[in-house]
Amino acid sequence: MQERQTKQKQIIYEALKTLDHPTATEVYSYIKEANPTLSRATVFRVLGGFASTGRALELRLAGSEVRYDYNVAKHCHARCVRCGRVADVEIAGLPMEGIQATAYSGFEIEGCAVEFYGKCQECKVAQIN
Amino acid sequence: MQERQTKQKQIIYEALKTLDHPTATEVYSYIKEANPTLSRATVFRVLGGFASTGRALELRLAGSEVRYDYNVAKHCHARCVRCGRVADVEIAGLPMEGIQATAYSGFEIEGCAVEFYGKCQECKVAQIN
DNA sequence: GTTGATGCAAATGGTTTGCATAAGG
DNA sequence: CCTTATGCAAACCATTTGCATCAAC
Repeated sequence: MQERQTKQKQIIYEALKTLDHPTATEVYSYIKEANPTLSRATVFRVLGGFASTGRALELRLAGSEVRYDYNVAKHCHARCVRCGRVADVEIAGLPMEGIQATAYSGFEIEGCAVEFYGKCQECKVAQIN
Repeated sequence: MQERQTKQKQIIYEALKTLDHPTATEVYSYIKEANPTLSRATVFRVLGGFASTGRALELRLAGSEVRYDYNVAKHCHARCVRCGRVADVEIAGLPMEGIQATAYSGFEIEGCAVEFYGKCQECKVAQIN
């Protein structure tokens, strides 16, 4: 049950770093031009594997598809309600631990995810309403 | 384009209040026993409608399915990493506005969602690891 | 009566899986 | 060699959609 290094994993990880919070399908599209035989199923399997081994983050924000983030450090995301793109968010002094400590729900809280939503710069400009 | 009151909407809203952060499929299963002709498509359409008119909240936390919450007041959720159930979370003094104000991303932030994750009481007891 | 809502079934689309083959260690 | 990973295609399953019919108002 040991993990093996494969060419495909390297290619997929490179794509993950190059693209901006991509979906599995976006990774696949990006890759398949230069690697026509690399299969869609492999992209899903490898990205899922990255997520479960902690090599990538799996983002399930609003919107239908799962996105992946090679940056596994604790940080927040903003999602554009118009175009769906996801961006990292700089937070000055978000009291993450304080928040967690005060949460009560009968749950043994392990962590939390914060998602902002709004319009990204392009969509702000592109649309009046 | 005016909204009409229908028997189905009432039934679905009752189910939404009765069930705990249910998925559309859970609502459908719950309902179809007493209302065999109410269709699955209607459940999806009506719940989506509730969400877009602000009568319900659409929760897209980790996990594959969309969940709905009749409680539209601003609050947070905790998701059990083992069984997937979702619970409301009491937060003492979460500085939502402060957090939003300090977020920088080029986005025009409209709001934020906080999702906690961990093990629910039952799963804490049921499992050692 | 008008027209938005529903039921049904078929289509969608992201994601997963079974299985034979390929290739890492 | 032994096993895990891949490729391919088919399967899955939540969700959506087209269309004829039904029922609010």
